[in-house]
Amino acid sequence: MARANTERIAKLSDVARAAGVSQGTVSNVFNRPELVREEVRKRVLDIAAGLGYRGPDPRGRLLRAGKVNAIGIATMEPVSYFFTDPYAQEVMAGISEAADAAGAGLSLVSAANAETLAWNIQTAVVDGFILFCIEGGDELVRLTRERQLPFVALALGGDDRTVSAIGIDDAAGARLAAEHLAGLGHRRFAVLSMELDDGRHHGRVTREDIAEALYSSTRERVIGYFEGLARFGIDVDAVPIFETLNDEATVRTAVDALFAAAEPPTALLAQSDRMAVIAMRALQERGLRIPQDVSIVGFDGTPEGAAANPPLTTVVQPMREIGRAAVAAILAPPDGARRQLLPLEFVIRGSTAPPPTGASPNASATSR
Amino acid sequence: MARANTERIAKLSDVARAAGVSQGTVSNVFNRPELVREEVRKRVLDIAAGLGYRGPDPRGRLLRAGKVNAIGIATMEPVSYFFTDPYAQEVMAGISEAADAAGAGLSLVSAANAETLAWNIQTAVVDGFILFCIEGGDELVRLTRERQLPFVALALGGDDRTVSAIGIDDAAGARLAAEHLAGLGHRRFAVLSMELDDGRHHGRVTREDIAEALYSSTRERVIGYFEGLARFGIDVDAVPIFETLNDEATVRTAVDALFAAAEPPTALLAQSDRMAVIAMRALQERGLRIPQDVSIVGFDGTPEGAAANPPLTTVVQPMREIGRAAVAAILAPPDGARRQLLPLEFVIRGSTAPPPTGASPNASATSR
DNA sequence: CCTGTACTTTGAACCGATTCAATCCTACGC
DNA sequence: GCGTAGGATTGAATCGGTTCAAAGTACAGG
Repeated sequence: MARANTERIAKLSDVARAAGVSQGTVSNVFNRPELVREEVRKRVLDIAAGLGYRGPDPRGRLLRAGKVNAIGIATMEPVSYFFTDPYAQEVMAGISEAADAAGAGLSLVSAANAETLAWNIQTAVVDGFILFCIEGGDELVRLTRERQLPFVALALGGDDRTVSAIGIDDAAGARLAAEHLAGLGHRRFAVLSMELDDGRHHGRVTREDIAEALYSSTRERVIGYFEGLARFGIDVDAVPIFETLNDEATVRTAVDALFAAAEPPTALLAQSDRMAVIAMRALQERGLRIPQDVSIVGFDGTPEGAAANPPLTTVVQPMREIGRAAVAAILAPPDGARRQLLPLEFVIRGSTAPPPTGASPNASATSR
Repeated sequence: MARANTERIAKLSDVARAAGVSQGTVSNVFNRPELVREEVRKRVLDIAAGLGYRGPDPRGRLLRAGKVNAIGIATMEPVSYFFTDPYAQEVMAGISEAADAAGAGLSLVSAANAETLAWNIQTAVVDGFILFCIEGGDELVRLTRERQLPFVALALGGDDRTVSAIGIDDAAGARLAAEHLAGLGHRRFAVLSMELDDGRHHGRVTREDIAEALYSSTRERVIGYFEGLARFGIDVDAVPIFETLNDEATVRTAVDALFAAAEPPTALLAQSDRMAVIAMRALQERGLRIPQDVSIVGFDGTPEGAAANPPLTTVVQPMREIGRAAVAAILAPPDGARRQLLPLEFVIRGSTAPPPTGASPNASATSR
């Protein structure tokens, strides 16, 4: 009656002793029952039940067995990033489908600060890692490398041939977006960029800042935009670039600054759909019509963008595919490091149109 | 040179031997360096590096330490459910915030079939479980109980006082929705319900089907709707109920059936925001205006609903709160089982208005 | 020169299972 | 009655660490 909380949960050896058989037999009863004689099996099971033993503790098994059957997903963003960012959601959906099919579990690894993250990566019980290198990719790779488990990086920039990575050709996608807009006749552009690095910059940034940007997706996309624009003879040095944090506040600030100017842009190049959607709302609140007054193209191809009003023209990444490929890379790691570039697609929807006529009084009137 | 793949990774005892110290000391070097003399620590670290040893393997540590520092999140839906369903996303965001703050990791546990799920729950390396009992809640609870770890159920119906659960008062919320609509003057209603049980039903269902529904949220919400409507003297037996799978196809089918009738409803009671949003789109495609022609109220309070056009009037659940409370329940399990009912809120936005005038030629004209 | 104090290290016992070679039975063929 | 094939059990080693009481060490104080 005196429920002493000293009563530990029974373990395999307790059952063995109580049943008068060896540990090995009890282990077999639970894992390979066909090896144990019917009668013994039943007795062991009964005794186990009586002792409140529900089967082998996974911790013990793990130690012996090696394979954990779980994939760690790591990032330097807070964990909630996986559930709130549309890009992450889609990639995760792809990852979970593949993991499900392979019968593997998923472990989310993240942390408020770098120190905790290091610890979490070090101690995660997984067979491999998928890294979301949205931010601080190199650091993340360094940390994970220590762990000596297979891993693959998503959206990792740079050209480190020693790490496996899956991604897209950011510059090529961006070029498509810029050419589409310039082809429509736009001449006054602005770029809404993602973060350049760990929050050193803010608001308007220069082309040099971009060239030195730590985060390569950001850098590559701007480079792509400018390549595309340059082909149409547009003076890219005059194109303002605003760094945002991909959130409501900073995007609005950027839009406000941009449209307070004497000659606001007629076309916006947004580095993510999320940004584009926020910008569209901000613009509409200012009484501007999209696409009649301002055109905007996003990047990513999230459902959010497709459902926006108007539906967003955007560069769509094969997000689900990326997720699936990542899982495959962990479950059957290739021999050496391998970089995969998945194809992307440019989807024209309702957020882009030719610029308003007579909207460029002093446009440099480059032919066409 | 001959890279024999026999070369196992060095372990703690190898390092100890090579460094000529005890295992305990090496362990301390990595876990409580302040206890080890500078000089020794350095030497051990050097040797470890030489051997390619990166620190203690979590599997070994686990066994000894007990605490895993991870929470399992389980459901009978496919894993991708966590990343694609707006309700789950919000709750998960709450869970991750709380887990992050507590430095705990998250492990997603799910599976295609029940058997695999059982195994996954049995072998997940976690300190406790949070159960999403969207579907098959009782089965999930049964499976988890075996594991003898703290767990808390979300959205669990029934009144099993032996399991900890966190939820809302479904019936009360539904009543609010019904009363709002009836108060506005609507007299012709229809209910879009979630699944009653494991896909036995489909399309239109009867009130008796509901009374026997396995999934209690579904049942409770209908009961709440009817209570609310009854207070306004509305004949609830004449209100059609359509079961949907909370997806595009089944919701559209239901809407089609409903609005093909001679006297289509002027007000829709949807059991989830997702459904409501899909229904709104379907209705708008039919040329019906919301809320002028048809009013609709959702359930949940997801961002999706708030961002819809028009913004959805809905019963909002404190989803983030639910997530946080669940984590708290696992990290500091209460002594006995405990049921928590969190408060909900009714938010009136743009999807509801009085019914179109003259729209109810043969309405039963109940006063008011 | 002896003691007491404060650090460092060591040893050995666990943690909870899995594994597999070796042993033990049984029944069967001859 | 005997050798033996084969299935059922057992024992003991292992997996990779953590922990903590006890043993060492060094040094200041008496």
